[in-house]
Amino acid sequence: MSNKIIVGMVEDNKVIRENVAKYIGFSEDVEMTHQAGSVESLLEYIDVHQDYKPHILLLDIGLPGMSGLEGISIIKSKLPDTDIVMLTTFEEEEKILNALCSGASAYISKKTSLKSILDGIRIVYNGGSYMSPEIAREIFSYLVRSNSPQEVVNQKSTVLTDRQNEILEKLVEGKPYRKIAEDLFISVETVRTHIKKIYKTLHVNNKAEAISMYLKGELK
Amino acid sequence: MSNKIIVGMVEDNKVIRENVAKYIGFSEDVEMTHQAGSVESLLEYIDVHQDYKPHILLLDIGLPGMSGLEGISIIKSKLPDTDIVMLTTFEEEEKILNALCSGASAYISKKTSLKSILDGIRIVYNGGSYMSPEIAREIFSYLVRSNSPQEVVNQKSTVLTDRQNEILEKLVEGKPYRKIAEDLFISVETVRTHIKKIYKTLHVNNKAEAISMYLKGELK
DNA sequence: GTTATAATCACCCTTTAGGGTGATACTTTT
DNA sequence: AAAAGTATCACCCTAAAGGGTGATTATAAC
Repeated sequence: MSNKIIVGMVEDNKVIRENVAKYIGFSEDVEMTHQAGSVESLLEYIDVHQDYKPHILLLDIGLPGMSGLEGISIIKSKLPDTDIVMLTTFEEEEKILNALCSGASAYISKKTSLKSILDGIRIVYNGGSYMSPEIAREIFSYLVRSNSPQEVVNQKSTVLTDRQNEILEKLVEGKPYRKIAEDLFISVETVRTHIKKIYKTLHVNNKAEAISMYLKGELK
Repeated sequence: MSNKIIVGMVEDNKVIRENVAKYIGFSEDVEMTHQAGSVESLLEYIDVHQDYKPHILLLDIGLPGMSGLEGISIIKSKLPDTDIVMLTTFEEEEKILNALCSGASAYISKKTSLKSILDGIRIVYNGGSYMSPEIAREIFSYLVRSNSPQEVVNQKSTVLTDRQNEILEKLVEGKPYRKIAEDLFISVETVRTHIKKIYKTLHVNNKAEAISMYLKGELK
């Protein structure tokens, strides 16, 4: 019954570290067993203590030396069963998305209350994921930008001209040059000319790569 | 000073509707001015009351007649300044993503407490977005799947075979059949055979469409 | 033990795509 | 007025892609 949730923490800021540790100490179901000031020192600790397998690892994103972000995959390889919860004051979406893609299970802003950190830990331990509302906002804006098929996208490309984008969109739809030409009331040759320029601008050599760039949202 | 947050609600379940309305009634900064049981009746109400412009509209996803999801874009066109907060008991990710892409600002599970609904309203009103943790979990799993370039993707497609996926991935990378054949140590003819089957399975006729399906995450 | 599916390969053919070069007309910028 | 950029079109050529049919082998399912 009384199996506590074992939590580790990597955070260079001593004040935050001690506050979080102290707060967690008040709870009955969560226990902080080890704290490190850097990814490097955590890895060292893992090597020495082969039996160290925390359920959850709180990981700061902005660490001296190896950043928490860079550390995720390495830590994950050493502690495959440990869920990583990122802690951060920087809520830039690039970093968040990287963390998500690297396998972090949660993302909690240090700006939120200590209680929400504890809540996040419990949720992750029970198989869930947690996002503080501030983070949710970032994810939202990302999703709306990259995942909207039609109208929502009103931000035109800065690299391609309007006409080029128009043609690229039809390329993505799988239309052959002939059909694109018909749609736009221009000659197939002109379509070809546009596409050649698109490829040069995007530094690609074929449809597939152009489509990938387009759909991966690498064009803004 | 005392400008209340005006909230509307579309929800067919009378019990939920009344409970939420009652709870919101207790708060000082939020006011529920109108409730509808369907998107249709809301649209009717909007037509009659041209000055009806709630700050926030709580919208159920599972409505009789037009679903909340289908209603988002229509409502958005009538009430462009209103932020839509989806309410739902079904937390399927497809629906969530559709809502996000259609312009909903928040997504709150009805399973969560009434207080969290109120919290969500306040957050959205202040320009943020809100996601309840249950929803966050779904978004996470989606992001990890669709946005991870390498290893993280371990869940294989159910529609395509492993080999077919392997080939499709190389197609997405823009490799010609010849190169794919070399990579996999098989003949170009075999590559062609695989691709023909992929197209049949996906009901597409060319690379572009297949790549689009792949990158849009329509394959699971 | 037959049926079904997946993976492999081959040959037929047509359509589509891509790379190079060059030209005209219009607009914007300098 | 000259330069730069965009959109339009043409002709050269080769490479790549796509559709159809048919076949072999191994493995999995019934």
